[in-house]
Amino acid sequence: MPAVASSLSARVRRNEALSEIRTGEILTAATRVFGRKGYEATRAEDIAAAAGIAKGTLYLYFDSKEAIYSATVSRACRELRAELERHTAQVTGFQEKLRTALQVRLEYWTENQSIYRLLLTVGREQKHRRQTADFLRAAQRDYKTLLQDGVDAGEFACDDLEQLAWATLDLVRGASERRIDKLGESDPRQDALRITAFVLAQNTRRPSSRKR
Amino acid sequence: MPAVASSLSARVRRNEALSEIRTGEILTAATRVFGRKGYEATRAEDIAAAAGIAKGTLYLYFDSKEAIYSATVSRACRELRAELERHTAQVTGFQEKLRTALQVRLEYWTENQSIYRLLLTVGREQKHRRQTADFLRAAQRDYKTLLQDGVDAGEFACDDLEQLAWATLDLVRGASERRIDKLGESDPRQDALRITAFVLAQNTRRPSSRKR
Amino acid sequence: MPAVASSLSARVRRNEALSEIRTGEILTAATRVFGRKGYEATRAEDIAAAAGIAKGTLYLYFDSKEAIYSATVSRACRELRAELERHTAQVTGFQEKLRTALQVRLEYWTENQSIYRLLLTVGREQKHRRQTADFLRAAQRDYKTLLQDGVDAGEFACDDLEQLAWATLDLVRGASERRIDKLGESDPRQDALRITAFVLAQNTRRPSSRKR
Amino acid sequence: MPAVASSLSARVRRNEALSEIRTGEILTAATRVFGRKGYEATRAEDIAAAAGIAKGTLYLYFDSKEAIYSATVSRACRELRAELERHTAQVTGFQEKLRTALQVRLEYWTENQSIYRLLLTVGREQKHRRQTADFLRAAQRDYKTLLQDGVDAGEFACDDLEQLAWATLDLVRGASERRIDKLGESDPRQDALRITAFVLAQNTRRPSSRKR
DNA sequence: TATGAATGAGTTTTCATTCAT
DNA sequence: AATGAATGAAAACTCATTCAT
Repeated sequence: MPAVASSLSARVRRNEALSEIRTGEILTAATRVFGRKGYEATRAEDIAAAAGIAKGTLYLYFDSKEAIYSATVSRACRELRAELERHTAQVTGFQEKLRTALQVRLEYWTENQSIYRLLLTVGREQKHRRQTADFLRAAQRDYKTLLQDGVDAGEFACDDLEQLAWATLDLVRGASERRIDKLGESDPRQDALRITAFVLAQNTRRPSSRKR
Repeated sequence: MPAVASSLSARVRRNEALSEIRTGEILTAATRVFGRKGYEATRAEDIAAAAGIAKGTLYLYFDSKEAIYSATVSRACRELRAELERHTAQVTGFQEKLRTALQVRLEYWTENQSIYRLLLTVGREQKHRRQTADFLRAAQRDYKTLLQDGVDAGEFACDDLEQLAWATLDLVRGASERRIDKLGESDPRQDALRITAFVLAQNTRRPSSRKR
Repeated sequence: MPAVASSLSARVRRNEALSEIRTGEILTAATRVFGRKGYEATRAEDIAAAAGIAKGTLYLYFDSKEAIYSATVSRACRELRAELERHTAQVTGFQEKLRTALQVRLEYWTENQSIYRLLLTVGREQKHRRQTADFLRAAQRDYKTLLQDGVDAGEFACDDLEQLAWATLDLVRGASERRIDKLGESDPRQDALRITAFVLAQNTRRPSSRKR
Repeated sequence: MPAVASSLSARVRRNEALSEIRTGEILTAATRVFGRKGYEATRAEDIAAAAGIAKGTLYLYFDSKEAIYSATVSRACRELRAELERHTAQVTGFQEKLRTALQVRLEYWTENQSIYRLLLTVGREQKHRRQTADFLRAAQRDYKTLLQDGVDAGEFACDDLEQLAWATLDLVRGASERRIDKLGESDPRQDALRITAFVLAQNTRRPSSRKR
């Protein structure tokens, strides 16, 4: 009976879709709560409440609080990456590309402070450290690639791109944290300009070459 | 009977000294454990075990786990400050002063990774955030003062010392964390030189002025 | 879909009823255990065990051991009051009313020795003293009202009803305690008669007035 | 060497005397503290502090907190008994003897509220109950003996001295507690008169006999 | 599938008792 | 004998996880 089989599989597909939606809702709630309270101080029930479901339901979608945390971090990383790619795709020119990459990340953190905290503050406890380290390394690699493109295009020179990429990341983190902790009053755009200037100041390429 | 009185007060003094030593031992143990596991994940008993005493003994010296944490942070701050003052006192010259300040801090963190974690990673959980923010602001102020001295001495110029001081702190934090997380292989000395170069590259004072 | 709505509210109602039952079971268990061991010597787990539930379950229904104690006392007071009202409603005549009030209370304590201990023995510890004092004052007021009714009806006279009411309460307490402590062998009925006689012996109204 | 032996035994005797004094100081302190806070809420250290000695010293004189409590109660009983005998010895006449006995006890409780609480409030927890019961029975026996003396002297009659003695005790307890709990404002003397009147009102001996 | 009541292991803290000085 | 620092068993309370409905 193909009809039945097909109807079954349709139902299965539909259920899978629903399940994915529910999973997403839980992760969104978890991001908010973990970001606000930290991993240990967050109770499973807090996440459930924030997601508008019952405590027990969490365990239909995840094995443990730990698993929810892991999935939350993974999704946040994927999301940020997508956001970055979406915005930097159409931009051209080294300097502009750099500024845009910085600004997008700074804006992303400004709008998603929970995710920032989740990745870079909460996640610093012993058992989540590797996940965070991986995330940082990926960000640094991005900046390094960007700088390398500048070098390849003859618009930039620096004898230690590796370190400059890390430094760039450090400045982004610092600016983001100060905004979150309300320790300054600049906006993401200003910060991006400042950090761009800072990076460009490390250019060892003789400016004279620009003359004709 | 002065002999008795003096012997009594001698005993009292000795006990007070022992008590201070014990307090210090607990704080040292607490720094290690909090630094490794974070505040929430650290059990009072872990600290006791690390200090080689029984659980109950902790409470002879501190009122609560929270109080132990607070005291641990305070002591770490005092210690770092003393270290900084001890090393920078004899150095002269803006550039050399900057490099020394950076190197001392980088070395201190390298040798006291637990304290770094305690102050800048662990302490970022909700209820300890203010303590950490205060600590960061103090560090930034130090760098700003140092830069201002350079400006006053006519050796440096920059239109936003505030932001440059923050940036310097960001770079120190980044370098320290990477060493702790084993994400690079530079040593504190190299890092200090690199960060000094970064900062000096922001100098807007015309080098030509030095001629003549 | 009214069916669903009604079924939902039915479930809610059912759960609330179950919750009330559970609360009652805990209070019953608590009365027994507090009465036997006293407040301090009773561990939360004892109450849970007596109620046939787990330690943690207590805290789904009450905020603290202290709260359980308070609720236990309140319920006991309400219960005794209801019992008294139920039995004395239909009785008429001063002497008969007095005897009935005494007997009901004596029987209640005989059948609810835990509650007696809870209210009048356990509750005498420092921090629960006020609750007990209030309870005693209420009982004394009841007896005073009863005696005043006798005076108003011209069947009794006494120049200090206040003190006589307290004395009546003292005798009831004494008789109850001796029964609980097995220090005598009278039954509540005999005790009630005896105390009634005792009180009536304080009558200062000339019996001669009854003549004619 | 008898001299040595005698000097040794003298020292032993002296030490025993000192030890007894110290024991007494501890019991005095313990009475105060137990009476104020109850058995469970009293910490060994509270007693030591009240006695002006160190915590550990308690255990040179007593085996446990429990033992201190027991000894405290025993001593209080002995003390009260001595007080009663001292005051009632010289009084003659049934009515006067009764009044004196009551007044002495009421005054004793007024001046020694801690001991009252210790014996009749604190001591009502499970494990101390027998001690309290014994104490109450002894008091009742005293009153019964006193009343029997009145009967033997032809000054009083009552068909149930046993119960009347208990009732007397109940009234004394009630009056004492109200004074301690500040629930009334009579003084011991008034209370003694009132209770005496109460008791005498139970006299079944024909008053006509008093006529000549 | 969803629920939320129930569980009990695990956490902080207290305090009677011990014991080295 | 006296001390008081140290101990660790025990208590109140929390919360991740399970499971009957």
